[in-house]
Amino acid sequence: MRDEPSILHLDLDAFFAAVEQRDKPSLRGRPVVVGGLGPRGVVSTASYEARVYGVHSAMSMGEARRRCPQAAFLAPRFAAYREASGIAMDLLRLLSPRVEQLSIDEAYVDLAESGRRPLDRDGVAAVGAEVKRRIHGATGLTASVGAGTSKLIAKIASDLRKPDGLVVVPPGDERDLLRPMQVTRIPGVGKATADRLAGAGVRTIAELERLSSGELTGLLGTAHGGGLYRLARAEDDRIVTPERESKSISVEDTFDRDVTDPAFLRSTSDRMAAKVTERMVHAGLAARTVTVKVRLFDFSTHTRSYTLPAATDEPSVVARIARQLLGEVDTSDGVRLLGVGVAGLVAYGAQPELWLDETTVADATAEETATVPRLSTGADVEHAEHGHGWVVQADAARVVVRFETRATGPGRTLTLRRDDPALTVSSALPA
DNA sequence: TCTGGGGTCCTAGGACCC
DNA sequence: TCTGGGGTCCTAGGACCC
Repeated sequence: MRDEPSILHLDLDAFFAAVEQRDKPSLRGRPVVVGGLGPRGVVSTASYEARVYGVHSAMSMGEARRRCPQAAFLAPRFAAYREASGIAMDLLRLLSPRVEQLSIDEAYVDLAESGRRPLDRDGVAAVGAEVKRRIHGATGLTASVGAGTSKLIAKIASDLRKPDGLVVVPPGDERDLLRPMQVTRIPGVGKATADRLAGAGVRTIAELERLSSGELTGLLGTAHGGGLYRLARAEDDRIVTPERESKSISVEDTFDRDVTDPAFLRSTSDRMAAKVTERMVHAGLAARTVTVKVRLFDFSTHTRSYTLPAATDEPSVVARIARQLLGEVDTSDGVRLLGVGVAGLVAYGAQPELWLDETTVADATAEETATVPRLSTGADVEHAEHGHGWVVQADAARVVVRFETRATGPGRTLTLRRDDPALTVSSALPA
């Protein structure tokens, strides 16, 4: 462990919702909920205004609507989020090449690896404040930053003063900071672990410290127990790892209603296999293991996997195996979710020739019919006369659009015919 | 209108090899 | 012809994160 608070953790605040409020001025200061709009959707991100009503991530959309009916409920626009995220991550990389991106809105930076900067508490605070300012300037978004002598402390610190926070934990203060906290503040301690610990009378990190290493591994297993024993004492020497190779690629879909039709399941499996293979090939990878995931009507989840003797990047091979694996699960009472994934990824090129003869599967591509432009709430649209807007509401015949952009301020709302020839779903981001 | 989608890591049992 | 231990690979399930 180091003696300077040179590990920084950054978290973009209420990320998806914040991007929506940035791009839709009429929603600024109002509750916004981004998530799946279908009958089985869940909340991805709630704006702080919506959190006041108890709306939070992973909550069902139905529950969110009950708690905060006046919120704007929007479908996610991943292209916009990826763009903002990329800008923020690039700014972090200017601080140090050692940036580990944890997700679209979170990253660690190891400042000790960069060209010498003052790394005392004030120096780190200045770096944090400056990068927050640059990110806000470039994306219009706020971030919360934490810094400390380890990943654990940096991450916990960034969580202390959200949103728009900046907390540097001075070396030596780590254990005093942790002790009063609930064990669930430690990343990796979720409900199952918390319940087990509660069974042993442990709720705070101070109480966790009192368990011996043996007691913890007995309770939680070697890896998790041993890891927690150390984290409870702020012992954390995990390094910031810039690029990590991906280990698996998968696609899954929860159906609006449970599916029993085996033919539909098979064709969905084919389509997913094609999609997964396409992403894999695009990344220059091939896979040895194919996995099918099936969630049944009763929410029980089953996986079946098969490992090839050599890696493949053939969509037909992946599709055939996926179909076969799907056939091993009893789907007759209804399927809620189907997924297809690949693992055992290797860089394409070095792998030996395929062993399996290539049987043609039912033509998956033929089923990719012309897609009807999706007009989900929140989607970007372009109108020849009125310019850029977003979908407030849509039905089969009409669509309500508010015309505004990040730069215009709140705009006016118009109701248009859905088949208005001047109306297109825009692919580009608003200027 | 209960419970998304894309990941990572761990465990436990069995097969198989030396 | 009774009983090995270690190591690796594979499979299924589960916890957890954002």
